[in-house]
Amino acid sequence: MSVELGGMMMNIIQQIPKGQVATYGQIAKLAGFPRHARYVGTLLKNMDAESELPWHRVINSQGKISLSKLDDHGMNLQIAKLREEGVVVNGDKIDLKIYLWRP
DNA sequence: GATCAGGCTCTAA
DNA sequence: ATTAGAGCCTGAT
Repeated sequence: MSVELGGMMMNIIQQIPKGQVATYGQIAKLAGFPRHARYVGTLLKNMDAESELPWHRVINSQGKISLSKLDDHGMNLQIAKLREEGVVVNGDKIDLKIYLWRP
């Protein structure tokens, strides 16, 4: 199950368009598992650098970067990558009204 | 197995 | 706008 789940999420995350973002819950939902939001983070933490996934386009439902409390370095990297794609980041916040991915 | 902690989310105060 | 509590699920001890 978890392998399949990871595969689904990976697939979804890869579909996030450049310059847009998606929330953990949204990804879990799109993958077909509505309550696995937390697993997304856990999984990404595990995968991290060795993957080509646009993990930086994944944020929490409040439009903020949850990494901020956990990994400053990673947070800065994420913000940098997002800005590279034209996403405006205020501190650790992103305007979901504008940048949220709507499939 | 039982327990704990975690890149979450929702609702209510 | 912020904070607190409860729900849900998984991976690691």
